Amino acid sequence: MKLNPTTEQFVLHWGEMGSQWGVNRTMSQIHALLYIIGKPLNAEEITETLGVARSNVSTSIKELQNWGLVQKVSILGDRRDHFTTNTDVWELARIIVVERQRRELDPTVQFLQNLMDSPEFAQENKEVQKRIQETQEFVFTLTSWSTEMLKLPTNTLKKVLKLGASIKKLLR
Amino acid sequence: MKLNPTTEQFVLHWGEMGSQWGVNRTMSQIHALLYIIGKPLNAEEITETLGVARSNVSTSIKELQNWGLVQKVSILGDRRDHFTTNTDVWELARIIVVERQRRELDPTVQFLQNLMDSPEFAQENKEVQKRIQETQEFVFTLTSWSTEMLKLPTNTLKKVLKLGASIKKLLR
DNA sequence: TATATTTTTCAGTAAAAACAGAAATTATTG
DNA sequence: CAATAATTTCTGTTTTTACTGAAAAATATA
Repeated sequence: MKLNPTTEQFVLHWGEMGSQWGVNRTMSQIHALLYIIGKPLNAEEITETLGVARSNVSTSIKELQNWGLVQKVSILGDRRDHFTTNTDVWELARIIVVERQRRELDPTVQFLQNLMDSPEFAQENKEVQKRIQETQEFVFTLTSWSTEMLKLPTNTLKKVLKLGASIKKLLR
Repeated sequence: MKLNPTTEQFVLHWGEMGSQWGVNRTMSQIHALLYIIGKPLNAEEITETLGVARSNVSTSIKELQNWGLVQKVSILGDRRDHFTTNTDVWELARIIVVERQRRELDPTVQFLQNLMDSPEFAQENKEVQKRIQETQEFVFTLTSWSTEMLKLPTNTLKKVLKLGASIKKLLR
């Protein structure tokens, strides 16, 4: 499957974006491909389109499935696995946020809490204690907030974001 | 300079966090160190404390300065450069958000706009066109929103975040 | 149940990123 | 303006991560 210039550009750009955010290129590219094509592809098609090894595709897809970003689907009369992703960019964003939170932010909140609970903590400089506590509060506030926000339906979420700073007027 | 267990743990954890988000470990560690110590350190002190090469510190600090996260300060009677970072975690978060936006998100919005403006775009499948446009709108909405939000003073920002999903009630 | 097809695993390799150490440069002091 | 101290640059090395290709495993077909 040969990509048009536009889709190819899109996939390549998304791959680079991924790298900047700690996601490996092949994974990002596969996801971008499934997203932009918008229909299920089998591993062989992905392999050929992206020009990477079949095994690389297998591993990356598995990882994308762990992230909840890609699903296996069956096609009648074809025994090969096919894969899709949600084509709604807002839904994808939700998944990514939830997942990064679960994997990285929640454990960090816990880690900082443990630091504060440990006996050595009391021996630290007061200023240091304060900063650790503020950091914990910060990450906690952030995750609580995003958890709450993600409960909103997409349309409401869009409205809230469009409000931007004028949200301030609504306070008190 | 030998770190207490608590500070050491903090610095190490922050270093790993960085890696997960595409920031190299030494850079994150140096920043965490300056943040948690809360007073200016010279390059030599950082080198010894973290157990990395002097040259590595030099390069990483330069990069942290490019990010606007670390500043050079002078100490009376000491010719060596000293470095500090803001000790307010909210201010740090602002800087990081602004900078990632400037470096990564703004260029992506522009990139997607260019895709849409190019002559090849019209030849694409309508669904593909739609997804590219929606992606562009999504990233644009996100950056516009964060730009707006970052104009708010920290206290207001905290209040807004604490509202969480109950913000919905304020709509209309 | 043997055969073919598809997928996964895994050991080895390649590429990329991070880092160290030496040399060069710049700045400061007596 | 030498001598010293501090910093930066840069090349080569190490470490890490990404990736390939072959073999094994799993799954489906006849």
